[in-house]
Amino acid sequence: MTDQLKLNMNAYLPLRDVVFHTLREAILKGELKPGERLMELQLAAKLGVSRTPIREAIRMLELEGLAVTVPRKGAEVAKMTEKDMEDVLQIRRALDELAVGLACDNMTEERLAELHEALIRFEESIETGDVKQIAQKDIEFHEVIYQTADNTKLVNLLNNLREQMYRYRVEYLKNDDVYPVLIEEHKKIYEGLKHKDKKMVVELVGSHVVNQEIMVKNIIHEQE
Amino acid sequence: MTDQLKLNMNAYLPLRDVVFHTLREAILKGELKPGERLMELQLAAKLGVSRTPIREAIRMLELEGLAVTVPRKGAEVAKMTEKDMEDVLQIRRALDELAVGLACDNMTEERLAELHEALIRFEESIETGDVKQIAQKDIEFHEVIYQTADNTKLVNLLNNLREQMYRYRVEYLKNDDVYPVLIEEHKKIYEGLKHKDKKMVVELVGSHVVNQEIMVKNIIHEQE
DNA sequence: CTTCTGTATTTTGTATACATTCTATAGTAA
DNA sequence: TTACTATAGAATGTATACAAAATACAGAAG
Repeated sequence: MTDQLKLNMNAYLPLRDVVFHTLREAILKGELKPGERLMELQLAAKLGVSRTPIREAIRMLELEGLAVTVPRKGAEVAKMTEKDMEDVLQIRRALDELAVGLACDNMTEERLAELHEALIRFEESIETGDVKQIAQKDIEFHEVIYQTADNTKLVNLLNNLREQMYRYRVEYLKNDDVYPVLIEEHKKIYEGLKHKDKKMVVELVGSHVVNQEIMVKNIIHEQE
Repeated sequence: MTDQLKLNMNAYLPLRDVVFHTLREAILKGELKPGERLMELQLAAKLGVSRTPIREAIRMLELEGLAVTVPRKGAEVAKMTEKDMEDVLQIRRALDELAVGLACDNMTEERLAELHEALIRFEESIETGDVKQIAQKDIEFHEVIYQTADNTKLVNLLNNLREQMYRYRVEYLKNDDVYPVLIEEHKKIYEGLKHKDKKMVVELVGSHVVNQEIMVKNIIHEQE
């Protein structure tokens, strides 16, 4: 474990939530590595809180799929095999297609403008070369689509699925060959939504996810 | 709150898990009603444990979508509006279609035999008239399909989604008009999988879920 | 009668103590 | 050497104590 863990104190949020967010970020950033044990006393000492909020935060991580616990043995950061990744991406594809289809049905002028904004900001972020920002702007583009789909549970699910592969995603955005492809895909999706061409946007999003799948698999292979 | 809550003690499982399962069942059965507060002390007294396992169980219920908590106010059983139900069923449709499509790809002779067994047992259960058993056998039929899809995360998700509408589902199975329809649909799905007709099974499952949606909506309207 | 305010009570939040289980290791016997 | 056992240490499981916040309610002021 790194010793970089630090609580982003917020007077009002219960400690369990603060701890939860802290650990979650640490896992997503890779500071806590897959398979690494999450020991309550150790974490409690490191974060300067008691075991109680740590335990509750672990319960929460568990159901997010970011931690796995064995009764009376303890918790560890969830590992993700290639098969797991495939499974997640299969689901993501189905749900992303659903989301963009719904978004297509519900699209308004305002939303479309918002989407265009997000598109521009994504392109701009690429010029900065800051991978984290690029990832963020990419997320925001898709977020607009998700919001337009008007299905809260779907949005939550998709955010959770995205989270589960964040580590690999950032890795794959470090390869700047993909930027033109991504921009092109985003543009096409935007155009498709503009013309309410449902069939087209569903296909586009499908291949968008498939592309990601290929990239992420390459990265996993490289890491081995 | 009813006073029927009782722990199904199991020497080995941590109390948090026992409490979690107990509360979950109570919610699904309707013993704990939507909007009802989940007060730690009260539950702890009723179940004869301390607040600690209760709190952890609530954290778990929360991320299953069965409870909602407001910091420093406490938790309550999640309410489900008609919109929520629509949202869930939209997702279920997409994922059920995905699952049956995958199952179609992966179908083997053994699995097919298993599915046939499940089909028969479902038909038999209908003759008993025991709604809970019918619901169970129906679940088991779909479970075979899910297993064949060979995507653990997908199975978990679908189980969770099913759980969220269990209450309404049992209600709608009390209407025995639906039995012939269900049997017919199951048979067709079985036949489709037998002949590896992917397009057909996906359509069938789609309309299967849509039928459920219509039924469940009727029930919600009746209850109001 | 309504609204505000202070207080008592209830409830959640957090820390800590104790119990139980697991794990690693050293030592013994085959 | 290998396998088994005993034991110490460490980790999790559970209960409880205390702190802080929210709530309910009574009484006062308008």
